[in-house]
Amino acid sequence: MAAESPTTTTASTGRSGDPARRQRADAQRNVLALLQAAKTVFADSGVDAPAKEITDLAGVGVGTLYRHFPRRSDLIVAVLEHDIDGCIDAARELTITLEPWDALAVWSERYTQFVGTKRGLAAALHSGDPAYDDLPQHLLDRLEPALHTLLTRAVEHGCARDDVTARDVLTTIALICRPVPGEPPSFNERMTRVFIEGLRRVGNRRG
Amino acid sequence: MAAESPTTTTASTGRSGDPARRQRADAQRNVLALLQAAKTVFADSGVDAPAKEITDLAGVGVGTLYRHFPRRSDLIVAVLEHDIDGCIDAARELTITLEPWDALAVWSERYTQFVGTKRGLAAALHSGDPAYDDLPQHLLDRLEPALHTLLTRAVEHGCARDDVTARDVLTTIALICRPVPGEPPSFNERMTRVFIEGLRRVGNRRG
DNA sequence: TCAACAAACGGAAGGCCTTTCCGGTATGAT
DNA sequence: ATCATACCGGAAAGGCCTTCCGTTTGTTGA
Repeated sequence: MAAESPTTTTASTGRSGDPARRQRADAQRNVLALLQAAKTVFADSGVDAPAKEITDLAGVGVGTLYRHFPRRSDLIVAVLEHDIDGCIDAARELTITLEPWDALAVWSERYTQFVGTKRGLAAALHSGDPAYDDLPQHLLDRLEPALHTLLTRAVEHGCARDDVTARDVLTTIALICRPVPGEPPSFNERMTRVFIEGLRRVGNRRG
Repeated sequence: MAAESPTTTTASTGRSGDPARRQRADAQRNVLALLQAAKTVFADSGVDAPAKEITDLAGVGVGTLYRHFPRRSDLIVAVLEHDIDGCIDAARELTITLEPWDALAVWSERYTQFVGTKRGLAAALHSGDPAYDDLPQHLLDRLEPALHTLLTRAVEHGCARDDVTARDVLTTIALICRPVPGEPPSFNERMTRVFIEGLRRVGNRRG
């Protein structure tokens, strides 16, 4: 949301072909360097790594980082954009290739991997730190429609309970995917699977 | 004097196990004041409230806080001790008053309330901040036996899956119970219920 | 080509918080 | 009453985030 201020200097659209106002060449270079550096640092130290670590790697000053990405969440969103698209595409594909329940389960697994793989992302999603405020909203906005399709289909086929929304599921998986000290990532994946299992509406009408 | 039983809830300097030396009166007073203040502040601003907020309310200096409770987790543990005991007692009671599955479900609900009610506790449990490192371990150590009893019984009666441990459940509920901006606490409770439902071995398929 | 104007740079400064340290003080034993 | 010391309290140090502004650099039009 905050990343969508086209007229101002905020946001970091690396997209070419914005005729109205062109970004200066050095600015473009720096934004790119920052994104690259952030990607590396995020993978290495988590999304809550000190800002200086990123700017040092990118070879720019902190001021430059803050001008292009006023909030930490802007930077994270920009770095993750590609992966988010991947998740959305996967949902579209699974909808047409798998049975309703399986599609739902498999996509959940994929989303779990996405959240779990990005070190510290799950933590940031619910940190309460204002710097990350926009993050959950953005992810939810983009991914909710994708899951909604899968979930609705499963509900209509009677294989998933109908009192849980796509938003509920996305949020909860993000919660479960927080890394736990002393537990491997597989722990989070296992527990997510248990949660998804809890969504299932089995054949038994009784009870 | 000699009758003064182990009121050594001090948990602070008492670690060394030096019972010969008694704590000075002013120290006892301060520890008490700090606990009281912490309880208030935790409820008000969460367990990650600035230290100064607590010391101001207690009317002591920061140094005093850090001497008695070197880590934030020491303070939290001391404040929560009573509630933890309550959870343990509840498990013992439910074991003998309810059916296996119901006991498990009801206790989970209780634990959910415990974690969810303490503002910021769930967050602290998996924050990664070294200040809270001991917290999960301590809670797990104390609560795991309680849940283990309930869970084992449910598994033996064939109404819960056997590939999830008590530790798994405690950890995951703590994860799910993190407050989500924009969602009421009931959200976390609902999602925990879904998760617990995922533990169920449906159909009572024996064997 | 060159000047002039912004856009963009970079890091120093200020703010908030945690944690340590130590001179001074209150306490309790003798 | 005196003394040794456990304890107090806040100043100081260190880390990180964020803002601010003098300076540099790219771009544009003549």
